[in-house]
Amino acid sequence: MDTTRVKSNVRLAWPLLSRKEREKNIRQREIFLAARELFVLKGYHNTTLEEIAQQADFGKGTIYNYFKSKEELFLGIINELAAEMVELARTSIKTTPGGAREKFRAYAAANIAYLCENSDLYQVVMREIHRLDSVEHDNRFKAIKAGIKKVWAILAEPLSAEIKTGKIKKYDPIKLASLFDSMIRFYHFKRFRKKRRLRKSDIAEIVKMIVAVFFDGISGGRQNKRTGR
Amino acid sequence: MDTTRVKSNVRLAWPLLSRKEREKNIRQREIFLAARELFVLKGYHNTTLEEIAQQADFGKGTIYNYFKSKEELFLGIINELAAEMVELARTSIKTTPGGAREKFRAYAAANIAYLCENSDLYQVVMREIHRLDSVEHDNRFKAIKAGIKKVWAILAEPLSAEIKTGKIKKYDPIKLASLFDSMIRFYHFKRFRKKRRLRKSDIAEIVKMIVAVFFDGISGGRQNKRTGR
Amino acid sequence: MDTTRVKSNVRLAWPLLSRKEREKNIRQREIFLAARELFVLKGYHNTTLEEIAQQADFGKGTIYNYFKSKEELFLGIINELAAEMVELARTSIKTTPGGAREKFRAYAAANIAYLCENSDLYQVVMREIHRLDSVEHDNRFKAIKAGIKKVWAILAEPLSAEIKTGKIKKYDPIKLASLFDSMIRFYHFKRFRKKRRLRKSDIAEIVKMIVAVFFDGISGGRQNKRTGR
Amino acid sequence: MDTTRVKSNVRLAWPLLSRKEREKNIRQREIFLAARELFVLKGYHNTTLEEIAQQADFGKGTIYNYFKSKEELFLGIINELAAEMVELARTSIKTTPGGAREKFRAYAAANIAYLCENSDLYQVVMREIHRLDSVEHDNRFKAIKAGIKKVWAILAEPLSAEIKTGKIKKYDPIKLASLFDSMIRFYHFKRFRKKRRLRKSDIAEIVKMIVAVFFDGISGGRQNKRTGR
DNA sequence: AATGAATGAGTATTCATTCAT
DNA sequence: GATGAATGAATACTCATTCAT
Repeated sequence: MDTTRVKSNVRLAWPLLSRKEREKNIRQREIFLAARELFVLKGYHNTTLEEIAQQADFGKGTIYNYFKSKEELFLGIINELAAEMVELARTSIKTTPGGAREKFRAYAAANIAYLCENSDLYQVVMREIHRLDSVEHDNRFKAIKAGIKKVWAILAEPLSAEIKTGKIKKYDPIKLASLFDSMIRFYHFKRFRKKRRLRKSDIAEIVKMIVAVFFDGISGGRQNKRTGR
Repeated sequence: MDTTRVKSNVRLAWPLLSRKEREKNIRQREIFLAARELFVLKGYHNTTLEEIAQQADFGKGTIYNYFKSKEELFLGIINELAAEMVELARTSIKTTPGGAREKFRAYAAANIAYLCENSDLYQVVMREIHRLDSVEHDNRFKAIKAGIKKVWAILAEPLSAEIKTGKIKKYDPIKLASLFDSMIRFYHFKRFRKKRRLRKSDIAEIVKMIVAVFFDGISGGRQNKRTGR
Repeated sequence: MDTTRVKSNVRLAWPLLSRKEREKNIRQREIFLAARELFVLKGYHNTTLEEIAQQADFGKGTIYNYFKSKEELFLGIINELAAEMVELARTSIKTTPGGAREKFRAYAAANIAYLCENSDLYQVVMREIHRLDSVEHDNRFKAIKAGIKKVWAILAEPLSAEIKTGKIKKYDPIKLASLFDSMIRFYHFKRFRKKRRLRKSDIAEIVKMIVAVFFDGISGGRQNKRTGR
Repeated sequence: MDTTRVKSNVRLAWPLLSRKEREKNIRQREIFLAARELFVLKGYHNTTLEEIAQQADFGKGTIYNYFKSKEELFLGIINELAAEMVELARTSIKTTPGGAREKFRAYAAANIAYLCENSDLYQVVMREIHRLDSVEHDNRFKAIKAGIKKVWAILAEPLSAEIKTGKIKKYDPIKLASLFDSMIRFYHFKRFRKKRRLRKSDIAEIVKMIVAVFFDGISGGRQNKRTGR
C-alpha cells in the first residue's frame, strides 16, 4: 500500500492499517485490558461500566464506540483466552520434539506460565464459565467450549500415537487429555493459598511433578530424592 | 395441639429443641433448599429473592426472619458443602480398610457420587468460589477455604504413611492430595459436554481410571483390558 | 358472594374484590392519573418515571408493581381514552331519540364535553398517536385504531338509515362519519388559542354550529339569527 | 480551482451571495431535507443526529456548523411548513377567480395535494405540534401558531365578503375557516387506514365531497349521482 | 411469625453536543 | 470547513431490603 512512499521500502510491508485504524485498535485494547483487570478483581457482575471507563481513562460512552455491550466485552475476553489456549496447546505439542512425555511437559510448562502471567484472566474466566449450562448464555460460549475441546483433541494426538505403540496404556486418549488438563489446573487452586508471584523454578518443579505422576504414577520405586516433596 | 406437651417433661429427653425451634429449623431448611435449587439453576446473581421466596412457598419478608441477607443464604450453602466435603473425606479415608490406594478409591467414588447427586450444588459453588481472591469477600469464605485445606490434610495422611514406608514416592503429600482432588474434578469438566445423568458404572469406571493413573501412571505395561480405553 | 354475611343483603351485591384488591386498584389509578397529568404537561418522552413517581407520591419501584413499563402505562392511558370514546359514541347514538341530526348533536355535545373535561388527555394522545405508522409500534396501537373505526361505524349507522330514506345525500356513510369527527376535533385546535376553561354555553354554541354546517351547509338563506355569528 | 474567480467582479451582479454563501445554503438545505425525511420516518425523538448526518452524507459535527441544535433543525422544518401553508392559502384564495366556493375548492385541492406530496412532513409536524401548550416550548412554536392564524385569516376573507352579501350564513368567519381546515384534515386521518398512495382522482373526489358538505350540508335532495357514495 | 407493598440505590445504555485534528 | 471520537448527563428498569399490617 501507499506506493507514494516508495523510497522507504522497509516497514511498509505490513501496515495495511491506517494510522487511524491502528490507534483505534490501541484504544480498543486499552479498554479491553481495563475491563479484564476489573473483571478479574471483582468479577463480572460486580464491575460497573463506570469503573471500566475510569480504569481505561475514557468516558463511559466511549466504551460503546468499541464494544457493543458489557457482555460483548466479557465474551471478547473469554474468547481471547480460549484462542490463546488453543494456540498454546498447538504450539507446545506440535513443535516440541520427542514423545508424549516431552510434549506434555512443554505444554504444561507453557500453560502454567501463561496462566501465571494471566492468572487473573484465568480466574475471571473460570469464575464465570460455569454458567455454561445456563440456557440463555449457551450459544454465546460456543467459542470457549469449542476451544476446550480443541485443546483436548490436540493433546490426545500424541497419546493416541503412543497407545498404538503400546508405550501408553489403553485409555481413551481424550479422557486422558482432559485429565491431564485437570492436573494442570490443580496448580491454580493452590494459588489461592499463597498470593505471592511464583518463580520460574516453582513452575518447573510443579510441572515435573505433574508429568511424573501422570506418566509414572506415585507408586513405589526409587525416585529423585531432592525434589520429591 | 401438640398432645405430647402434657404434664410430662419427658420430651426434653432427646430433642433439646422446643417444638418452635424444631419448626423453625425445618422452615429454615426449606428456604435453604429452595435457594440452593435456584442458585444452582440460574447462578447467584441471576436468582432473585422473589424467586426464592416463591420456590420456598414463603413470603419474601419471611426469608429475612431466617437469614440476614441473600449473601448469607449463599454462604450457608457454600459452607454446608464444605462441611459435607470434609465429612466425606474423613469417612472415606478413616473407615476404608487397606492402604492409600483403597482409601483413595473409596474417597474418589464417594466424592464423585456425592457431587453427582449434588452436581448442581457443586456447580454453583465452583461458579462463585473464584471470588475467593476478591478482597472484599475474602473473610467470608474462610470456612470453605479451611474446608478444602482440611480435606487435603485428611487425604495427605495415608499418603504420608506410605511415603515413609517407601510405598509411595517422595512427593509433598499435601500437593499430591490436592493433585488427586483436581483429577477428581476433571470429571466435572466433562459434564458440560454431555448433559445426561450418569450411571453408577460410569462413575466406577472413571474412578478406576483416575486411581490407576494416579498410582501407576499411564506409561507402558500390560493393563486391564476392559477398562483401558 | 360471601354468603356468610347473609343479614346485610345490601352493598354486598357488588364487591367481588377484597379490600386489598380495591386498594390496589386505587393506587394503580393514582399512578395512572399522575402519569396522565405529566404526559399531558410535558409529553411522553419528556416525562421521566422519576417524575411520575414523585407526582404519584410513590417510590420509583412501586410503579413497576402496577405497570410493566413506561410504555404500558402510556398505552393504558391511550386505550382508556379509546374505550371511553367508543362508549361515548355508542351511548349518544343509541340512546338519543330522533334522527341522525339529533343523535349527532348529542354525540358532538358529549364528545366535546368529555374531551373538555379530559382535554389534556386528548392532547397527549393526539400528540403521540401519529406514531401510528411507525413500524415498531404498529401493533401496540391496535386498540385505539380499532376504537376509532368502531366509533365511525357507530356514527355511520344512523346516516346509512337516512341515506336510504333519501333524507341524507348519497355519500359514503363512513366517510361522512369520519368527516363529522374531524369537525368536532376542530374545536380542540381552537383550544390552543385560549387556555381558559370553557363554559357550557360555549360548547352548546359550538355544537350547534357544527351540526348546522354538517347537515345544512353554510350556504345562503335566512338563518337562525342568534347563533349565527 | 474555481476558475470563475478570475479578476472580474462580474459575478456580484446577481446573487448578492458569494459562492461560499451559496454553497453553504445548498449544504444547509441538504441537511434540512435529510432531517426532514428521518423525522418523518421515525419521529423527532427516535431520530438521532447520527442518522441525520449519515442521511445527509455529512459528518455529525458538520451539522452544528449549520444548525445550533437538533431542536432548531426541527423548528426550522416546522416553520417552513407553516410558511408554505400560508403561501398555499394565499395563492389559492387570492388567485382563484370566483366566489368562496371556488376559492375553497382550490384551496382544499392544493392543500391536500401538498400535504399528500409531503404527507410525511405533515405527519411529523402534527406529531409534535401538540407540544404547543407545553410551557417550556411555548415561544418556540410562535411561528407555526402565527402561521395557522394567518391561514385562517386568509380563508376567512372571502367568507366575510359573502356573509355580507348574504350568500353565506352569519357565522363567525374565522370559526368557519378553521372548521373547514379541520374538514380537510379529516382526509389525513383516513390515511392511516390505507397506506397506499392516492391517485389524483381520489383527491378530487374527496375535495368535492368536503366542499359540498361544507357549503350545502348533507341534508336532503337530489345530489350528484357519481360522487355521492 | 408471616407477609408483600414500598422503596431507592444502583446500572447498562443512549445520544446530543463538543472539540482536537 | 469538515470530521467523528470522546463525552457524560440523563433515564428506564431491577431487586435486595424494610416495615406496617
